[in-house]
Amino acid sequence: MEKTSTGKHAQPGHKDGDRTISLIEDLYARSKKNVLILNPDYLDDDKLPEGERTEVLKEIFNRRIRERQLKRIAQHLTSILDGGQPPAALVYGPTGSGKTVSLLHLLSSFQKVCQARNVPFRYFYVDLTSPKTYFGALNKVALALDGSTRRYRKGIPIEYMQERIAEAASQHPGTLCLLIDEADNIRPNPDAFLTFLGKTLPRKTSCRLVLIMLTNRLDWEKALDPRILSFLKKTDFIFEPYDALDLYEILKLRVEKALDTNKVEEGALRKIAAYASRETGDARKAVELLVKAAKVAEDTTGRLTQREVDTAAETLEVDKTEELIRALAAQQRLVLIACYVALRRGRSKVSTGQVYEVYNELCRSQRVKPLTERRVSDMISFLDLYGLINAPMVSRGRYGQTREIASSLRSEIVERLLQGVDE
DNA sequence: CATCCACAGGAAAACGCGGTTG
DNA sequence: CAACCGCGTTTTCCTGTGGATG
Repeated sequence: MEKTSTGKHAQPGHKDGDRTISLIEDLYARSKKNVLILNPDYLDDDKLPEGERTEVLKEIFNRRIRERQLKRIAQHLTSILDGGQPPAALVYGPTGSGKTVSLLHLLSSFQKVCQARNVPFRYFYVDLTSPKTYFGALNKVALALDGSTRRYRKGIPIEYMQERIAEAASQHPGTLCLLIDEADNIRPNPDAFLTFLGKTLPRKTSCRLVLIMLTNRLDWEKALDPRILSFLKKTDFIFEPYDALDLYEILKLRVEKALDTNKVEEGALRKIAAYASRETGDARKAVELLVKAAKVAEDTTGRLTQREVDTAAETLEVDKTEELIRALAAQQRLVLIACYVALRRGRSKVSTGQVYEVYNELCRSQRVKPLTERRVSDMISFLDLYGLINAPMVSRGRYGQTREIASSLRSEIVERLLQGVDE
């Protein structure tokens, strides 16, 4: 076997088959030229090794993002250094506002400070994003505390679990901090879990316990038993969503780490930040958009400009609506299809009655029991609400009042929606 | 001005379905 | 196992609506 993939360009017209070889070389060279993502790991938090991750975090916080919140929480914790015990903390903030990240960063820094001053302090992270039951939550806590990976089997009495947790907690001298992510995620009886953490556990264990709970629901504490609130004696912290400036900084850092910086225009970043802050202020969403835009750029010009951002935002939009459509109930989708079939046949506007006729036909051809016009009319207003159609009410005087249903989707989506539907 | 179209949308009854009880 | 219940969905029935039309 001869090695053909040298770094140099193959000279054309060398041997038979060189055409193909040079074609491949050519394509390869071109894709090399457009390469923009140098280090994809930095665009995906899960893929980053632990050490790198904390490095990145440090840099983020060095840029004075979330400084106010960090300061407040740090202040809240300082009494630990004097051997005090701060009350439980409740941290509110929407998804992607950096609650978890900030707290992890802060606690690890705090731990270092404690180490330097010989104050015994440890923290544990309990992630309740997935599990839901009281038992599952206890399990997570137990796992975090005793460090092993084994799951406690089901069927073990809950008292035993509590016993184990208390035991493990007692192993740690000094202050023990539990960081509970998505603390509102316990389904049947969140009260029991919190009662245990806030009331039972501190009594059973020798160490001082500090609870920090994260949630994205502002009304969470209203759903709680007031008695729990009283013995938690909690302090509130609020993380408001990132604004465009914060997002811009975060994005810039990512770009420096992951992309070829001189192929990225500043305006593009500003645009992404603006998009994301207008939508939700979710940093993850912003990075997601950045990744998408970078990929678009790689496939086309190799530069990341505002245009690439726009197309990326567009495709993201399309993905979102298609996902929405896929998630619709069967009947709702039928009505939606009926709307667009009717629109295709008739003019740019159709009435409820027309849609209902088409819908009936569709039902007959698909052997589905049709619903009443009343119901369909409700669904039309539902679809309107979700922006899948445009259906304002108009009065046509003598000819009654109806909804004037018009399209509000891109033709490509409609095309895909109507695939497999005849006429 | 009254009329009347072609629906909207409220209210209540009926249905369907999983879960519980005697 | 039937009877019953709770709850969301669907049907039935109904009243209301705004302006072109006669």
